[in-house]
Amino acid sequence: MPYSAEHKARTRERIVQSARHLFNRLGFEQVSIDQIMAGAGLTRGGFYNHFESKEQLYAAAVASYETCNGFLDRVASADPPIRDPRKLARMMVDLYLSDEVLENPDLHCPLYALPSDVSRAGAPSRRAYTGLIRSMLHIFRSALGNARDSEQRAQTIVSLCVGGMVLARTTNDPGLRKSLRAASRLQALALLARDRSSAPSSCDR
Amino acid sequence: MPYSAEHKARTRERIVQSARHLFNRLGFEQVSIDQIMAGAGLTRGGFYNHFESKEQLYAAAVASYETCNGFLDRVASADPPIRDPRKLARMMVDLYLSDEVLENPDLHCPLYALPSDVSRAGAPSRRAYTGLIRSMLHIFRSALGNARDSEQRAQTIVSLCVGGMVLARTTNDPGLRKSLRAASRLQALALLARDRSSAPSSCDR
DNA sequence: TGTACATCAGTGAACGCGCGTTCACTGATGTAC
DNA sequence: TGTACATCAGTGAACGCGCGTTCACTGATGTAC
Repeated sequence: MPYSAEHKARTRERIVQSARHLFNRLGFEQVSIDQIMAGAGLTRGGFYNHFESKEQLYAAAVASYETCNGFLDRVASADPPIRDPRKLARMMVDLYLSDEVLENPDLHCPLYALPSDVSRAGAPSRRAYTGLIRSMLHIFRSALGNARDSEQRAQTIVSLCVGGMVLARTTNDPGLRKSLRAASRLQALALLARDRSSAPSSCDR
Repeated sequence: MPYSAEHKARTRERIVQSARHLFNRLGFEQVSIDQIMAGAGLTRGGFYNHFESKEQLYAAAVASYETCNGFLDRVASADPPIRDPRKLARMMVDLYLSDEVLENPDLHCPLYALPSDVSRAGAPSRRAYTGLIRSMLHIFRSALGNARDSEQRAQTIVSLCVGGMVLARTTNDPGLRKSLRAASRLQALALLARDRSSAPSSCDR
């Protein structure tokens, strides 16, 4: 049995990482298998030793964000470690809507980088994307405790984060690129800060 | 001068409409010029009598939503006509996040239908997309009067509308498809309903 | 009014390129003896 | 320990298809006389 199983697994992982970066930046159609393999230091032909099709790799690339150096790892690995879930959620919002993340979609979250691609893709890709939504919801729900409406607030925050980034990334007006994210950020932080037990309707009339 | 200028203009308009429907549903790459021309009742070859390239048509298709039977026309053409800009804005939110719009992206707004496509497209397409953002902002700003923070609130509402739809369209979980939009809708309506003169921070602490 | 003509919107075949996928191969590695 | 071997990860040429674009053409229409 030449080449260890780990060798193959590591190669596969390199391909997935290369794919995620390229897909996030350029989209499914615009990236060729050649480019992906080159990004992993390999050549075209070997691809089908690891994946059945480009579409299958796409789903794997979207899913890979859960376990790679995403926000969670990054925020969670702060020193000293952050234990308070509300503080963690606030940092998450700040980071998600930051300039750095906007400018480097390849390194970051597929949720804002390729929604319209995925919406036309097959079931596995959409399932992977849904998994990412759930992870993000989970972070905010934890921060909101078990208030009656914490699920609803978490969903609102996710919509704000993704909506703000998607719009900022698409427009070419520098002012809007900034202010759309700033507005989303303020509202998201407000939703996190509001007293845990109060329903939003109590304030919103 | 055979064929009137209006004849050519009408044909061009048919091509743009066909393109917008197909692009919204399937994305830039997935739609061929053949399909677009067939959708307009024409054949491939004539395309270049009207447009210089597929990319140029794309920008025209995105821009066309401003002047076609979009939300504005639809809401504004209610009988009796709606004069109150706040009521109009509320209807806009309801309509934007509705099931009907989610299920028929070809008929509706490019903002939620093809953000990641446009974010990788050329300047004309991004300019057209930015124009749509501005129209939508305008509707909400009008509803919010000249409160100090009405621009910021309008931007938050647009993020919520687009974010909620983008996520709903991409996930394949029926529960999330409903609840993400419901949550966005509630928050957007809350932002519209809040007293015009009160800053959000007064409530959000 | 009727007819010949010029224009150009629209047709459909053809070109050329890129890319996903296949395939015969090569050569690095672990194993059996 | 050393050597022959089997395996299979990785290579790169080739295939085939689809699509954006071009081009020579056709024929419907408005105009000049």
